Amino acid sequence: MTDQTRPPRRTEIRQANEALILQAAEKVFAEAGFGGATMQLIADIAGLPKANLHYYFPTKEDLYRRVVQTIFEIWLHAAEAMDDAPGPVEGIGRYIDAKMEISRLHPNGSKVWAYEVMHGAPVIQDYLETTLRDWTAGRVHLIQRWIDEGKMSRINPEHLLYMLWATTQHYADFGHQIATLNGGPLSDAEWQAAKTSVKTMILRGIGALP
Amino acid sequence: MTDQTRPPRRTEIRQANEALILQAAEKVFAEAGFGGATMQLIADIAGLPKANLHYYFPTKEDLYRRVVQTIFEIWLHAAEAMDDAPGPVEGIGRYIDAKMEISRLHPNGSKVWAYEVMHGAPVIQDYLETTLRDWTAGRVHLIQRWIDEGKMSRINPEHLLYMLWATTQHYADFGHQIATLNGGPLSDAEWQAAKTSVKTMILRGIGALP
DNA sequence: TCGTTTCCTGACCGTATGGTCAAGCCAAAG
DNA sequence: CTTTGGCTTGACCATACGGTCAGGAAACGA
Repeated sequence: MTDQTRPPRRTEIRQANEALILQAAEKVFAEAGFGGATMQLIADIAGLPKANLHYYFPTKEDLYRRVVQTIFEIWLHAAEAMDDAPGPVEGIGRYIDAKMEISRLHPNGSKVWAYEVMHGAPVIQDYLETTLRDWTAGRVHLIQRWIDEGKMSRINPEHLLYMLWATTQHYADFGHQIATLNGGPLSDAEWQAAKTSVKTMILRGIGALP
Repeated sequence: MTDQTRPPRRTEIRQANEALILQAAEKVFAEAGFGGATMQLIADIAGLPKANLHYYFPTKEDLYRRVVQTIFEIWLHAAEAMDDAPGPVEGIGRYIDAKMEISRLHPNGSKVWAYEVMHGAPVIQDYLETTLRDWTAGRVHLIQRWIDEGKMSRINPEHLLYMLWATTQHYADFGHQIATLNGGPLSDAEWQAAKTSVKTMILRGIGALP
């Protein structure tokens, strides 16, 4: 609809191949971790020769960094769901919905992030100290305001955030364990039930629901 | 008190060295994952030659399996805190205390477990399908009984368990992220506050507290 | 003391991995 | 058509890794 006769053909090839590689890399890094992942396997899944990966991403670490950044940006974007909400029921409710949806749609990205943080955040430590810290401070402030306005109980905002992250991401990171106990992957209806359960327990837990 | 200057006995040597190796292995596996961990590094940290590791643990996978089993047993043991409790406030409250304490004392073990499950539980799948499944069924039953007795709200017991696991283990697995946001590792007082926050939010969330 | 079993370890090996490179390919600009 | 410059790739390399092994040291039982 935008470009009729295409902008330079070159950039299209580049974009397509980078996307192909990043998709394969996310999967392999999630399933094997950084150390266990091999460029050869990523190349096979992407359907490209290994040497071609190194043309687009000079080193394994460059590729890994891009994968981690991608999921981080997705989360940051989802976090906007919390803003301009009249109170915790809408704000936190929407945030839970958004994070649960990400866990369902991007479980591999979530796992790569978990892997990265668990191992001391060697490549995204600066993000934690700048972007994430600022974002957190802002939401703590927002939650504190809701508390002061009597819209929820006097709980510790930081620990509420940790609980939100932990619970929603658990459905991605520990999806295998859940599937095993559930006798198979969660169905659409079960995902819906999970969302409702989480929202009910948390919103009631912070005194935002009767 | 027992042996004053006696040279170590056979079994003592074995136990001491295995403990040394397991301790180093837990740390290295937690920090690098299975694929990223090297036997050489584990040997260095344990203060033994690499060949010696292979004497006690024939393969890297044998060693890894032992580490995973160890943390699993610690968790199972802690789960007993939930039994023979008169109601959810005591039972779940004690369980949260126990799991939080484990996150504080054995963060590396928790990370190795997370790593294992995240990657599809290649070595402990049978545990998930037997021991863990049985344990879960028993607690679901227990929680259901509390619900039927009117001691808590009609929430979904499975999702409550997931939330308990997610939240408590988050303090170990994502400890680095929490420390970064907190401006340093949690102090004893902060750990205490975390426990209280988690218990308050969850117990109120399931209608076991006013 | 002597023989046996367990423990210890430096040196070694086959393999697999991340990364390189030079030669070729192919769209597009002149 | 010719040239340019980004793209493609098979072959190759140095390294590091898991694992082996033979031979010696130490602990033990008789």
